[in-house]
Amino acid sequence: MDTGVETAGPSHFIEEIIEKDREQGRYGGRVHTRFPPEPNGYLHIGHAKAICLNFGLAAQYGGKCNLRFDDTNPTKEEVEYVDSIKTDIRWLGFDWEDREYYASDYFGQLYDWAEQLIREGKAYVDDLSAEETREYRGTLTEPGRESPCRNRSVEENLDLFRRMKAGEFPEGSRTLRAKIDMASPNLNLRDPVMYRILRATHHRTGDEWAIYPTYDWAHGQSDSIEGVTHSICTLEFEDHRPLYNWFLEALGIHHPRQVEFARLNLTHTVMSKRKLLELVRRGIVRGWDDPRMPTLSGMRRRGYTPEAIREFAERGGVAKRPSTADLALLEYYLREDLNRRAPRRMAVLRPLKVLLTNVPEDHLEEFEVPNNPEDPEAGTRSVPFTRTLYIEREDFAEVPPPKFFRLSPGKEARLRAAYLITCREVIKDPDTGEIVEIHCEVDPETRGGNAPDGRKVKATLHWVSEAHAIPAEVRLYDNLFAVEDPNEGEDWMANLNPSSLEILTACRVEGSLGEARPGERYQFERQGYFCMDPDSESGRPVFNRSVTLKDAWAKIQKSQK
RNA sequence: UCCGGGAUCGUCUAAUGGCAGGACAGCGGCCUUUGGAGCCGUUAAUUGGGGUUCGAGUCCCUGUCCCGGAGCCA
Repeated sequence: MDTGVETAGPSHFIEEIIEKDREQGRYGGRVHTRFPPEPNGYLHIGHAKAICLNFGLAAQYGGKCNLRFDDTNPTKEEVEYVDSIKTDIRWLGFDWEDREYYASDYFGQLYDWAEQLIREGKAYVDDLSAEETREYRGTLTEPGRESPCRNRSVEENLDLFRRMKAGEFPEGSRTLRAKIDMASPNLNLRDPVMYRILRATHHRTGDEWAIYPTYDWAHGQSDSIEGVTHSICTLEFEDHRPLYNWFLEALGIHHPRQVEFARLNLTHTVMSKRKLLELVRRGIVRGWDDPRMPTLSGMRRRGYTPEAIREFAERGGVAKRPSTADLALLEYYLREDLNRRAPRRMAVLRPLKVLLTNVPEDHLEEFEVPNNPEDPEAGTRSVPFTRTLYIEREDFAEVPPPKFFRLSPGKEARLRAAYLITCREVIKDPDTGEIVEIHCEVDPETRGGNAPDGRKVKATLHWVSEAHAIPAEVRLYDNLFAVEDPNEGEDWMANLNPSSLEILTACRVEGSLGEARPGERYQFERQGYFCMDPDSESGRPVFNRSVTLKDAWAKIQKSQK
């Protein structure tokens, strides 16, 4: 079958399956996928992979991808989640056009099909309680037993089912079950529940329904209604595939192919919605969009770009082997992206005052500094230079450790894009002994940062002019969990990293950052990439550290310990 | 224990009977007005045993280990 779509050949097993289907003319060569989130929580980096896969496959084969909310459980679902999910998918860069669907759109059709199965003797109303149902189901190693209700007449089943729908019975008192095989080694086939009675207000259908379809009964039929060809889901649904197929065959309707792949896990974080919800509810993080969260909204606030996330999701490959990607890989893609496009700025996080003794009190000089050495198109900006500056406290050492080549007494270092300076004096607080200020001498021959005699100065320090700098708050983030796999051990909460957030309130940032807007990303030279937070107020910006720069000095210090 | 999956450098992933390759991480070096970036080099793997074959990560047999499954959750 030639639909005019060219590909470079399959790059993973799902593409292989799709291409084989197309060659055989299955589904008329069509590829139609869907992303089916349940609106019961925020999307996270794991979902990003499913989103990229489903939308990506559709685009690649000239097909479509639907957004379908799997909203069959009104007790857990909320519009807040619907809205956040749509925002996040759009932000990631995908478009479902007018195909925004809800499983709840199909409640009527699903109900009619259920009656059809009842009429054909393939479904029955069961009076067993939840607990009895469990007992009758048997165990992993022993077959189940048939419910006493299993052989009711079609008429009785129809009557009971209609009365379930009419709301005549209390919640949990009856279910509709498919009549399959109580002895099946696959527990999903031991007469799975299709409908349960739930007295809850649904976010879309309100109180119209007293019964709600289960996932198994709703999902495949929804796929079928939408003309989906390849229903891609995660590994835990592998055991459900026979049931997915059973319903579709029993109904004799369009039959999509379910394909399972391994979900993506990340080190140093948790991915289950339940655990993320608990972090939010217990106030361990500030909310779903806390920059330490692996949610897309958290990552967005942290400063992650959609491009970096897509790269991470797509270049990781698609397989069935459960895997956990190293957080370092995600960070690599962010740095790779931001290095190319983030404007550079100077920001002093922990200021140390520097007095330039041979610079006049009223001296003001401007330097043109490139916005991005990687990108000449990014232009330059003007940076003011005066007698009193701030440098980073850690760029000065009264007693330099081995291999430290920054500023120390009698040593020379370069102020980025400005002058070479030599430290002449260290001023300390007489009571505490703390260094409060250092006095340095500028070599006036080195304007721009180069010595006419060609002497080499290894260290280049970032700095800001005291009179021009803006006070700022900077939030430094570290891994939410101290260990690679927080799920190890009996208490995952015990693995939390107690210092995952450090708030710096005395920062001084370059004056040009006064024009920054929330959501904008910058590289603070020599430190990392930062994103302006919505908490910012005029005159007092707040920046989140997205990721550090690679830090060779930190590595040296670590190896010296 | 029953059913369904899975196992390749530390991590992720290629190789579809024909040189086990790439990326990240690590290590070493070059370069550098960001100890950044870039460039170069390098360490490192086929779950065990048996078989088929000129040739096996790939096919067969057998063992081991790991993941998922007993919601009226999805």
